[in-house]
Amino acid sequence: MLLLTEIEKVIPVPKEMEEAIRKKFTELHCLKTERLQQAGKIARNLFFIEKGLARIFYHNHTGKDVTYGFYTESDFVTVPESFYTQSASKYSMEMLEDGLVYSISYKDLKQLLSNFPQMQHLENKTLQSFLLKASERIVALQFQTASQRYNSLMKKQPSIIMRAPLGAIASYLGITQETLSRIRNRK
Amino acid sequence: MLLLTEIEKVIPVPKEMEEAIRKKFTELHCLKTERLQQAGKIARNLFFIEKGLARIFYHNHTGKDVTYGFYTESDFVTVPESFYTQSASKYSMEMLEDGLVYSISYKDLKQLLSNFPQMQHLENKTLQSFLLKASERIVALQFQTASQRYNSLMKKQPSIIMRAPLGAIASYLGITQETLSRIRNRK
DNA sequence: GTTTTCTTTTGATATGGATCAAAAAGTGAT
DNA sequence: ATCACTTTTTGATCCATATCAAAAGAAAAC
Repeated sequence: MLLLTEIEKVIPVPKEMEEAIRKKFTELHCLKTERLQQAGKIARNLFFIEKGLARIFYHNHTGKDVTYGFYTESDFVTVPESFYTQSASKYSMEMLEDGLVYSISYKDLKQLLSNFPQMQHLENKTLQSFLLKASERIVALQFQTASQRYNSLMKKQPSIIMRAPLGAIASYLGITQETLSRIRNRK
Repeated sequence: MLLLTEIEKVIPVPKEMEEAIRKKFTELHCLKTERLQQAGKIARNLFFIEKGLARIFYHNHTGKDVTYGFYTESDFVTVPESFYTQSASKYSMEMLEDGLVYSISYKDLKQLLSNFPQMQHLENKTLQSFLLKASERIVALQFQTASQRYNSLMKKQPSIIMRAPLGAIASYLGITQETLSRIRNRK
């Protein structure tokens, strides 16, 4: 179980904690295109991807669908600003492949955290890694060209490029499908 | 003291905690252009801006100076990925005005957090607000035009526009000085 | 006040990427 | 296989923004 392995990387997991985790996280078999989060609704759950690929996206002012991020094996995912404040999300989340994810509700997570305070450390780490990724994106979007960003993505998450549809990747990079297609087919 | 007021917004601050906070946070009178953080060094301190304006910036591959973010009254600031992992920072931080900031070292913060575990909540909240801001930046950089981004900044942090030099604002928005100057002087 | 230095503005030109349109390739259902 | 639908590629044109260069304005130093 990847989930436990990942947690153990951050904090020691005694037997009782392991059991509590197994109890609170629900196994979810998901199909491609399945929505794990709807824009306008509160993000009630934190997910962990055991297998598969998901993306968070939103519709911008012109109605175009823009990918905020991709998430895959070993990633925790949620819409943080919705989940942590339990307020409506501006983003949706969908599976891009069939997969297996573990899900825990906000309430259950809070309970787990109060029963096992060491787990706060995990929450912190997760937030930190969200933030780190976000910072990198900002830096990339600020002053790199489209193809530099494409190349970085290819280095950092090559599987995304193989697995996600071109349109979703393009909007993630801040460019149109057409431009991405052209970038691919030269050099 | 703004620092305490801000903390009280998130958690109750009993007398002993207040005293501990006053003891651990050092008052720092800063001059314009002063560096509170150097790229290449570990971010040893978390700062709270009581008065003044600061920015975090980095030098990109072409050697150009790019503003990552602006921070002003009531803001906590540090280079999170350096501070939380105590590893070398890619970013520098400088004051853009004379000001007053409170500073706490990583070690002292950890100690404060273990003496007053409720403060973990504060750390979490701070991380969340860093993340929220970062998400908004990404969305803006992904698919808004330069002048849309300028207008949003004007709405959200009008004081930045009055107080920061144009070059620093331009790179923050992901555009050149010249373009920003032109955006300003039309419409 | 004059000189030096830094910051902002203005101008001319070049270019990366958007947009619109349509063809080609791929995927799925019947 | 065939038809309908989705995704990707290719082409032509246009525009926002970069780049390079230099003038104008403001702030700091003498």
